[in-house]
Amino acid sequence: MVNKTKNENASVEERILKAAEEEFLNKGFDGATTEAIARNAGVTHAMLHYYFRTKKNLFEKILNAKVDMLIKVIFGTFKSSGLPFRERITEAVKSHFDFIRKNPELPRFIINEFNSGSRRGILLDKKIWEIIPKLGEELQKAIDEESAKGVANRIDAINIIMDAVSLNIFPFLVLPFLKNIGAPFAEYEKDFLDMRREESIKVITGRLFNR
Amino acid sequence: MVNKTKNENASVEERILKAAEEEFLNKGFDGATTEAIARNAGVTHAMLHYYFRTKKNLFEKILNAKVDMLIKVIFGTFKSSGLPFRERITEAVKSHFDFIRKNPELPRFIINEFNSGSRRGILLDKKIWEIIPKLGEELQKAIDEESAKGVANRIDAINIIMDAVSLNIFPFLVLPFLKNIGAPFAEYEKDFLDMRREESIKVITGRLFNR
DNA sequence: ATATTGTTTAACCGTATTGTTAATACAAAC
DNA sequence: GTTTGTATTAACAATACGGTTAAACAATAT
Repeated sequence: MVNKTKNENASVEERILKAAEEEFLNKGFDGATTEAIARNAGVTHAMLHYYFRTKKNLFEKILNAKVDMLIKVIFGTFKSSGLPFRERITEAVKSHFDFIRKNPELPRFIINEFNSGSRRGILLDKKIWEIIPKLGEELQKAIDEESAKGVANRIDAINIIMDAVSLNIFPFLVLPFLKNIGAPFAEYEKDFLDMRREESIKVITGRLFNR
Repeated sequence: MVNKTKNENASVEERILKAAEEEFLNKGFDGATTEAIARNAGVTHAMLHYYFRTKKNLFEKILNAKVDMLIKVIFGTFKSSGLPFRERITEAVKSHFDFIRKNPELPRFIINEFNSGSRRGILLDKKIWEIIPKLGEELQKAIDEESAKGVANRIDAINIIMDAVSLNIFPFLVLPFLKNIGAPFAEYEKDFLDMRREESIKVITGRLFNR
């Protein structure tokens, strides 16, 4: 029987993790403080250390979770089942965009914590580089088939993937900047993002099929 | 006559600024320490405060300089003189990419320091939002002319600009990540970047002219 | 020469922040 | 009910960091 104490522990742990996630994603490792995390979790900051020992430890838990999300979404991206190629592409771009929309701080977080200056965030290397080539190969095969039929252009899959990711994450990277400089369309965030999602799709399909 | 003291001052100032630039660009405001900056500049950290009073002050000097660079490059981007439209676009994308290549940490720096959490980096707002619409209008006019002639597609200039910026900054954002996960082509950095530059051009021209 | 002004150093201060520890509460196990 | 292991608290320790100060030092002006 899972006893009450265990449950309460789990709940405290979760509250800390939740608070840590928000703090780290918004402020990065350096900007975050364990005190603020503890405060937002509603516990003393000694508790945080009791459960996670060090700030770095806690951070790595969050980072790992986020990288796992990333891996999952990469996996999920391209297996929209029996649709024709063009629709599969469209759906993949769309769902990738929507995923980021639900996790708008994720791109900045990942980009930041893997930058050369920080010596954190190592150790999950392998996992992710097993999967990207898999996606690449699958897409490449599809492209080759379609281009043999004269439907699609002959393009390196890796370029298509990078094009799509570039276009899809960019709006979320610049949004704070646009808001800061008072760009007009930044106020209509939803419209702006919808517009950019459409544009992503148009660019990718245009690149593959010349419209 | 500019005296020796003055020169030495300027030189110390410059050394601090140089060191600060590197530190801030690599580690961001929170990750940077005035002590490390001073050390890398070869001065005591009291000197840093003597010349720049506060960390924030010094940071804003760097940020301002970088935003000025940004403004300059935006201005310079689209006035490639008497070339035909398609070549002007190609040149603009190319030179934008090359600029970032010379300042590979710039995109991350700008994106980061304008994110919601920090209340730094205000004050240069106006400057920059005077110029982007100017570029937008100029490009829009050109697009409209060409599309009237049936040469180019009818597209919102803002989307073209964002497409280009997305595609051009992305390689520099992911490069550290790719290196970290041991992606094969990250080793051949030059080839990778050349490839992505070509792809940017192809995507943009493809979008505007259907190849 | 001396006063003046600006530069540099070394030592120090205050505070924020990470991390520890010792004591206590508390639930379950025997 | 005593023991045992875990959860929680409050107080404290250690350090890193931004910033200050006072005094030494150098350059220039008068």
